[in-house]
Amino acid sequence: MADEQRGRRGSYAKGVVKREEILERALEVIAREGYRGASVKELADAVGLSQAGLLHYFDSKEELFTAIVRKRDEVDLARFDPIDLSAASLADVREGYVSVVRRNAEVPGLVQLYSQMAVDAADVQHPAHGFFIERGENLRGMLASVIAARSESGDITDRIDPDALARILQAVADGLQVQWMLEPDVDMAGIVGQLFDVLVQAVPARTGDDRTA
Amino acid sequence: MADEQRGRRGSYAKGVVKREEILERALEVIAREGYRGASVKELADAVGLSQAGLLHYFDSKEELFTAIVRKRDEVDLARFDPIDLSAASLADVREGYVSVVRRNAEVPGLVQLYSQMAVDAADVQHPAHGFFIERGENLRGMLASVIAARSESGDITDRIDPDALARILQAVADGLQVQWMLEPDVDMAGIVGQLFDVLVQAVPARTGDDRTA
DNA sequence: GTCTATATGTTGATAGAC
DNA sequence: GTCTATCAACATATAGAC
Repeated sequence: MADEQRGRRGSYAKGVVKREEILERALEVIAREGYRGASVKELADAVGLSQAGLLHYFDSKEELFTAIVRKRDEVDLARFDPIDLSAASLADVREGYVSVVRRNAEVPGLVQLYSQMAVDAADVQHPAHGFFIERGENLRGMLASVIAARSESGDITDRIDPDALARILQAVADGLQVQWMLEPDVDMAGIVGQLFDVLVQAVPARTGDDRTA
Repeated sequence: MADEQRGRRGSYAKGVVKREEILERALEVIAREGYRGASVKELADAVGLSQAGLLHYFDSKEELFTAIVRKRDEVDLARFDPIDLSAASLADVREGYVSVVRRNAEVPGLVQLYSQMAVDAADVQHPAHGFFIERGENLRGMLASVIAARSESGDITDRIDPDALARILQAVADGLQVQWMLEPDVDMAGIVGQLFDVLVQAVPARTGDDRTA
């Protein structure tokens, strides 16, 4: 795990620290100013380095952006770290799912970066290929484990197997992002909330309004 | 409508015909050999023209690829032309939806092209921006109109409004494509079929096996 | 209408000074 | 570790011959 996060060079001490700083800064900038297939130079300017200076820490442009996406996930996951999945209620899962989507609507640039990278990473040669596969597996694994447990107790529809259900929840979130990039008025969180309530037969009391605005 | 399909130059007679020929040929090649952000030259070679010769028919690379995506839709829609939407049963809609997804699994290159373009077209400046907005509206309009009619008669869940439901069906299809590009084993048609059956409360007799393989 | 040739621009990557 | 300078490798778009 740690190995994958190191570049060829910045493997020790200060190098690693600086690297992380760069990635954090890059995420801020992209979140704020958007990402449209930015060049290394553009990003370098944004984080306060020359193009060569930035590439000192990464082997290539693709590796650089792969590291950024990785870092994004790392940051996002840290927010959910405290949650114990095995003890999570369905309402917890619902709230987690919806809140992630809601939060995405606040960082257009990151949504754009993610969508772009996800498509590019379809190429087996792309450095982020393996990452996106693993990421999907982890994401769906979290969903499916909770779903499967509740499914046995009859809380959840048994007309879709947990794996397919997890794929659907992932797909809806991803697909709505594309619709939302095209039309920012789309209420992603509200829609995924509705879907969750229908797929999960037992309707829990709504904890609040899902909508962003 | 016709205007949008004409380039600056090839506006008349033979030019238009040749243009359409180019687009059809491009679709074949992309469907067969894939698309990875291909350059104009690559496509030109594939369709048997020089780069300049190809750009003779289109104002720019972006316009060219926008025309290709447009053409793809045109071809696809023609296959469903005979269907009268106002008379369509729920089973018809289900079958149409599932079969489109099933067919996509046979043309990886086109899926890749579509996904890539959809992300790029998020940019308001992109020539395909308006096209993708319209396309989404049309697609969801078809779904929503049938759904709304059935919803009143109680065939469909009323816990999701027709618009949201249509967005969900669109999003799942798009999102699954990304998963499928990453992992070609994903059974897109099977999954969307299951989803449809759950969202539409009255389970129609399955007309057959949705799976591709 | 199609080609060859080329203008013009950008990119990612590297070499080498400091 | 970071910069400046430079490179080769494309890309798209256009000019002009045929």
